[in-house]
Amino acid sequence: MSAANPERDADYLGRLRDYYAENRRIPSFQRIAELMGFASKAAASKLMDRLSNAGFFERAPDDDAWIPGERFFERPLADTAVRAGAPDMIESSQGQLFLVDRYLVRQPSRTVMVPVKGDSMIDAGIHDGDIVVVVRTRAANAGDFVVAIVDNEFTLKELAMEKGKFVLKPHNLAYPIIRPQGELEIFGVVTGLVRRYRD
Amino acid sequence: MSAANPERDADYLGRLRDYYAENRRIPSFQRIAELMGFASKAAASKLMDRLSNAGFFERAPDDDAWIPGERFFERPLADTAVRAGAPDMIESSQGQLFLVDRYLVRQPSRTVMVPVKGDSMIDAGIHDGDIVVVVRTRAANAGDFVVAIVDNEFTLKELAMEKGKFVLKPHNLAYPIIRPQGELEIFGVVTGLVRRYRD
DNA sequence: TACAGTAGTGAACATTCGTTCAGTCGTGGA
DNA sequence: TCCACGACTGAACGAATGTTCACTACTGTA
Repeated sequence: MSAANPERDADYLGRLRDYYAENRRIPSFQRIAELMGFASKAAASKLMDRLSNAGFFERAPDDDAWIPGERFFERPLADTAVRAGAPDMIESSQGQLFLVDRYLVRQPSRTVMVPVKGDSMIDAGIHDGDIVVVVRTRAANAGDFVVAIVDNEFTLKELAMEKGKFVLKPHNLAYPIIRPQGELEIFGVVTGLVRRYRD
Repeated sequence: MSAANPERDADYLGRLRDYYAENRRIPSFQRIAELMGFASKAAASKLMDRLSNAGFFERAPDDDAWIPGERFFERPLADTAVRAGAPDMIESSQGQLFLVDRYLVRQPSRTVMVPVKGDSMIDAGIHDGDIVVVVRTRAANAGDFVVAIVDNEFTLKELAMEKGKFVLKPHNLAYPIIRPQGELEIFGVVTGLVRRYRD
């Protein structure tokens, strides 16, 4: 072959990502060789050296096994200005890269994913089956979407102010505004949303 | 030891989770034995049999390596003074980079994130500023949400069938149905959606 | 045209891996 | 008290693992 060839490695990286998505582990050198069509494990070893130098893989702190690096989970982010043309890129030549988890989760230790049930927020584009990203806090402001605890149940509503008191406002005309007597317990504030469409 | 001892296995599972959180991989039998204080690998093997029967681990589809099972990421959430009626929530444990990503992305090498502009799909709960997960493919079915290329621009619409021809249907009454003359170029199919609220 | 740098080859090596199996130990039920 | 069962031991085995090294093939540059 030849001098450094980013395209080829980008293709290899793609296959490793696909393998990882399916098997949730990084294959052995032997299997990498099979995947890529190498005839020797040494080639796989060198490939991993290159990819780890680029930040896609790391060594496990415990033993010397491979684990995914941060960039391993980056996805290409289409620039709307960009025309068709496959975004196969290893170095983000122009297309940006996007980390889903980093985008959604700022404080992992205080973040909880909560599945949405019901359609009381459907007019706000929050559907049954969606998963909302919730940061656990009691400090919420009017206008926030919050997960509150009402009658021992979790409820997702907009926190609103009515006559100086907090109320829970659904985004669906078929549902009534909840005016809690006594104290309103806030579980957390919605900071994101994830939806998966059927495959 | 004695007959089945759930407590002991719960403790073992805890250590395996800790190891996984740190190393992002399931240790070998040898290392499991060290972790748990076993003197033989066979004990580790049997432990994994028990835990996999309980749904905490699975075998990788490819080879016979262990991967985390469904219940592996499940959290007791007993520590947060939870009450009855708690929704089943997924707590993103420390630096769990790949939870959301794994949920949304099945074929990394063919997956692109595309920012949404405009409100032509607002009645389907897709807002301006959302980011959709798109799998690049030309094979789309009627009913899919697709990113198509119309007049050199990306457009997100529902692919629909009208009189035997494909059309692009917005989900907003203010927008017209797009009936492409000639060929309709599909960029990809929407398989997921990500939204972030103010921060 | 010659050279340097890079990707991949092919074989060797010690190490670690998972599996198997006979056997030990302790507890709960009969 | 006895016994069955499940957790764990300890050693053996072949298969798979990562590493090393000399080597070939190719490309871009001087």
